[in-house]
Amino acid sequence: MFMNYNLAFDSRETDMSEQHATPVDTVLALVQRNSLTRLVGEALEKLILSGELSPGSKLNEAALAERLGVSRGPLREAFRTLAETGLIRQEKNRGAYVREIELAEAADIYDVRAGLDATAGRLLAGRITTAQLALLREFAAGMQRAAATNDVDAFHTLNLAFHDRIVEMTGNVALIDVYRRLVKQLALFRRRNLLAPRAIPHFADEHSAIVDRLAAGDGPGAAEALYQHAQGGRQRMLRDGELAAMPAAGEKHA
Amino acid sequence: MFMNYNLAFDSRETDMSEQHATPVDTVLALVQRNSLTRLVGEALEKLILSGELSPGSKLNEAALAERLGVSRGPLREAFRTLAETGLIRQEKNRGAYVREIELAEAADIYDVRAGLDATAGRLLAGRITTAQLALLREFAAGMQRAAATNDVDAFHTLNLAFHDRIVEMTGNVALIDVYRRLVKQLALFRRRNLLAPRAIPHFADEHSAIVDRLAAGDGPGAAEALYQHAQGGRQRMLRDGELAAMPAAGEKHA
DNA sequence: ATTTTGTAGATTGTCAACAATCTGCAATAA
DNA sequence: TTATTGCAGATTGTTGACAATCTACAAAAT
Repeated sequence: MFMNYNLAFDSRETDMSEQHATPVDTVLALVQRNSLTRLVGEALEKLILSGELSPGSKLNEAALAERLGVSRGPLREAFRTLAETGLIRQEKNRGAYVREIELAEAADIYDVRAGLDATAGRLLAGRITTAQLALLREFAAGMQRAAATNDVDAFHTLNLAFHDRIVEMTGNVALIDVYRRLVKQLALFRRRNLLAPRAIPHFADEHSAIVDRLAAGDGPGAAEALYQHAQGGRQRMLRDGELAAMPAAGEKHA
Repeated sequence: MFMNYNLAFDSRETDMSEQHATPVDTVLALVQRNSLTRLVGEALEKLILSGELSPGSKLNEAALAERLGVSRGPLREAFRTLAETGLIRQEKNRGAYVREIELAEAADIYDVRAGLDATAGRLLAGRITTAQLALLREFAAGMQRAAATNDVDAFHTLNLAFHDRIVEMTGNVALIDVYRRLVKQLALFRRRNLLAPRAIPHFADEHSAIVDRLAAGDGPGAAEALYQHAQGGRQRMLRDGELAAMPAAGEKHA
C-alpha cells in the first residue's frame, strides 16, 4: 500500500549521504518516522525558500495537493505550521499566500537577530571547546579565502553556516529554534542578495575578531562584536533597499 | 445555520468590555472573522496556560473535539499551531501532549528571554514617548505598592504586564512575537510560582531603575539593566529548582 | 514463572464529499 | 456611462468515514 507521494518535485534529491540504502528502506523509514504533514511542510518550505514559490504567490489548496500527491487535509495542517513559522500568511476564506517581507519589517527582524547573535556569543564564550573553536576558525579562514577571490556565493554560504554554528554550539534549543525561524524569514527578503563584493573583506575580518573573542572566553566582547556585526548587515540592507526603492523624500524609520 | 460550538468551558467570559452587544452580533462577528481553527487554538491555549490541561496531559482528539463541539479537522490544525508555538508536543501515531518543560530547559528559555529584554530596552530607549514613560512609571509605582503590601499576586501580574509592555512599545512585531512565545512557554513551568515575598522589593527597585534608563534615552544602560534583571529571575528560578549547577551567563551585556 | 505471540479495542492518519464563502462577469437600472 | 444586483464557477471550511497504527491484555510456548 505505498501511495505515490510526490513530495520532491525535481530529480536532485535532498541528501545524497544515504544514497546506498535501498529505495524501500528510505521510503519506508521516511514515511514511518515523519508524518505526511511534516513531509509536506518540509517540501513547501523548500519550495518557498528556494524561491520557486515567490513571495505573494497564492497557494491553492487543491492544486498544491494534487501536485504533491496528497489530499487537502495534511496540506492544510502543513499550512498552519508554515503560518506559525512566518513563511506564509493565511486569510479566512481567502487562502494562503507566501509571506511578503518589506524593508522595514526585515530591518526589525534584523534587530532581533542581532540581539540573538549577541546572546549566543555571550553564552558560548564561557563554554566553547577547542574543537568547536577550530571549526569556527576554519569557517573564518574559508571566508577570508572567498573574500580574496571575490567568490560572493561561497562567502554567502559560509557566512550563513558560520552564524548558524555559533548559535547551534550554545546547545540552547530555544535559542536555536528562534534564530533559525528568523533566518528563514529573512531569506524571504531577497533583495539583500546584492552582497557588495567590496564589503566582503570587512565582514571577513569581523568574523575573525568574533572568533578571537570567543577563544578568549570574553562573553561581553563576543556579544558586542556579534551585535555590531549584525547591525552592520542591517545597515547595509537598509542602504541597498532604499537605493532600490528610491523614495522621493527620506523614509520614516523610527 | 449556527452550530453549537462550545469553545468556552466555564461561565466566566474572556472579555466583558463588549458585553452589551447582542449575542448574535458577538457570535456572528466571532465566527465570521476568526476561523474555527483559530478559536479552537485560543481555547486550547487558555486551557493549557490556565493549568486546566496540565503539562504531560494527553490530548485525545475525539474527546477534545466533542468537548469543544467541533470535528477533528480544525482541532488537528489547531494542534499544529500549538506545536509550533511550543505548547504541545506531537508524536506520530501517538498523539499530542501538553509540553513538559524541565528546569534546564526553562533556564535556557530564560537566557533567550533575557537577551530579548535587553534588545527591547536598547531599541525602546531611543524612541520612547513621554506617554509611554508615564505608563511604565505607573506600572513601576503599582509594583512598589504591591511590594509594600506583600501582594504577591498583584506584583506577579504587574510584572508580566510591565515587561510585555516594554517589548510591545518597541513596535517591533518580530520581537513581540518571539517574546510572547517564550513567555507562554515559561508559563508552562509552574514551579516558579514560589515568588519569594522578600525578593519582591528588590525587583521593584530594579523596575524603577529600568524606567530611569529608558527615560534617559540610555539604550545600552536600559539593555544592561533589563538583562541583569532577567538573569536575576533566572537565578532565582534555578535556586528554587535546587539545581544551581547551571552556570550563570556573562555579566555584561553589549 | 517468564517471554512471546496474537487478537480486540482505541486512537491517529488520510481522504473525499458537502457546505459556506468569495470572485468575476454579465445583466439590469439609474 | 456608471453603479448595482445577481448568478455561476472556483476556492476554502468543515465534517464524517475509512485505513493504518498503536496499546493492552490474554493465551500460548519455553
